[in-house]
Amino acid sequence: MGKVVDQYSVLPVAKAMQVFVYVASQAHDVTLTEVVQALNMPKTTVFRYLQTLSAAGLFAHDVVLDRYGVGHRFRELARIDDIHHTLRSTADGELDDLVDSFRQTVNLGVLAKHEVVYVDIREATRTQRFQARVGHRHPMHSTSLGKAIAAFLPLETIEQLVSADFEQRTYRTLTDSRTFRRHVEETRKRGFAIETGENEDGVTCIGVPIFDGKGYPIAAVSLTAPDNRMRVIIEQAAEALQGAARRITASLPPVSLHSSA
Amino acid sequence: MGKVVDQYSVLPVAKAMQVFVYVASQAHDVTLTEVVQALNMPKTTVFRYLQTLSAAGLFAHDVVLDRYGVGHRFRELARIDDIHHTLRSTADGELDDLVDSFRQTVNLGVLAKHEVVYVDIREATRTQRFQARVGHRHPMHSTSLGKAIAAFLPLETIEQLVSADFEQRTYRTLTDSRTFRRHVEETRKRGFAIETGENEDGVTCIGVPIFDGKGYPIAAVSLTAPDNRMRVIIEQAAEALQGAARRITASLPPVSLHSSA
DNA sequence: TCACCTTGTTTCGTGAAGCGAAACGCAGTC
DNA sequence: GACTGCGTTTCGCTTCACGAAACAAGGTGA
Repeated sequence: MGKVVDQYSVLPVAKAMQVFVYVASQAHDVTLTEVVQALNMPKTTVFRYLQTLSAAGLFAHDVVLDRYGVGHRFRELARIDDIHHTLRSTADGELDDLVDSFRQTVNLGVLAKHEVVYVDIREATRTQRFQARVGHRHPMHSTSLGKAIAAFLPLETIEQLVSADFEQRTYRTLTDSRTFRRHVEETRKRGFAIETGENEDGVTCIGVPIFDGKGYPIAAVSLTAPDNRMRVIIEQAAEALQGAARRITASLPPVSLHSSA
Repeated sequence: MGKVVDQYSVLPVAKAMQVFVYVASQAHDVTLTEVVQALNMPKTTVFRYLQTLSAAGLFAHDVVLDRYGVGHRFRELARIDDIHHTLRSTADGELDDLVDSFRQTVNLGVLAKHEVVYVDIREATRTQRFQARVGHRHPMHSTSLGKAIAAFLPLETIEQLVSADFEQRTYRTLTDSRTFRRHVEETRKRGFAIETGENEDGVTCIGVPIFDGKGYPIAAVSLTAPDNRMRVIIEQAAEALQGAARRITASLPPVSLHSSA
């Protein structure tokens, strides 16, 4: 038994996690006393933890049988993490290959509430000081990642996007919703998104979407290069990105977080 | 926003769960300040929660990048729950059908550390007052559930079973390891286990194993009936149980918790 | 039917320990 | 080389988590 607390552990949380682990490990819904006996904790304490975890939605309290089990919130998190974890794992090798092939910066981003969040960034050279950091959010309309995803979103979601304000990041950033709609249309036909200096001057990105188990675009991979460099590699790069995106898509679990109506 | 605390909630736990949910929802590993800003909590507080959750193995702390993400313990629990949840969901309908067909008590049990834990129990009639309750543990050697599972366990695991003491529950309970081994052998050939008054006098059970995604016997369904009643239905009952077990097995996710060597 | 036992809920006073402001130190960055 | 941002540590206050014990309720058995 390793110690479950360290210098900074807050005890109520650490002990509640013991309860958490115990309950989630059981095949059946458990009673208060069962947990008390299994973990050798005071009844009142366990009672409060169970209540707290149930209130948080991580547990479900069957009031009829007075039994506690894993709740919807936990299952939801488990699904999300399964998708994200698989996404990152598979993408990891693919991104490596892309960097090896093209010696340019390669990104992985996910769709999060009408924005793109950078999840993985591989900078080919130290001198490339542009680019975001992991966890940063960029608008959909000014990145190839965002445009690649947007192109395959349901129409009504796209309409929500264009109704929002378009932040002007460079002088080339799309600020007109008509132009954005046209770009989206072209992207869908072309199969990959192009963004030329709209997010950062002198830099061109191409992006390809990744779909979840239900065909919903949840992420994208992109390759960023100086304008002049991009011109000569764009064909092969797009091809390579599409291959990577296809393989990543194929690896994802057959579930979705979006009600695919 | 529903309230996340109720009368009995312990605040540190409730707030730590907010951190938990936030971090697990992100596609990328997060930094301390990111959580602080997202949840609007004091830095020190979040820091301690992250440490606590990491110490519990639910989170993983990347000390190089100083980022926190979901940990192995969480993924393990998610897998376990996925299996158990699917097991119970699918079994639910199957157990209903079995009770409808035979008007006898039907059980679902899982293997847990060399014992059988009852997960679901359907008593056909109120007068049947024998039987265990959900969460109770019975020995492998005296129940049809246990024998059904044991019959398909790896040989070395079976040897561990027979080396333990065999509790004598009735005068017919197997106490001899040689007899147990023979029963196991017969069960494997027959395809279902029979237990006649070994766990409770006058009662006969038959059981059929359920396998996880890797072919490891993790659970079993059984039907319990008075000796004389069982004699006339055993053939059809075994057939029906095997059908149910097959369908439940097929529904389980393609993963296992047992290192399938 | 009544008494008993088990299990979950509520109360309550104590003091342990969770809290968070602020200071510190360490990297990266311009 | 100063600066900024971020994670860690300290520290004293006071909150609020704790758990014993009493209470309530449901089920069980005589």
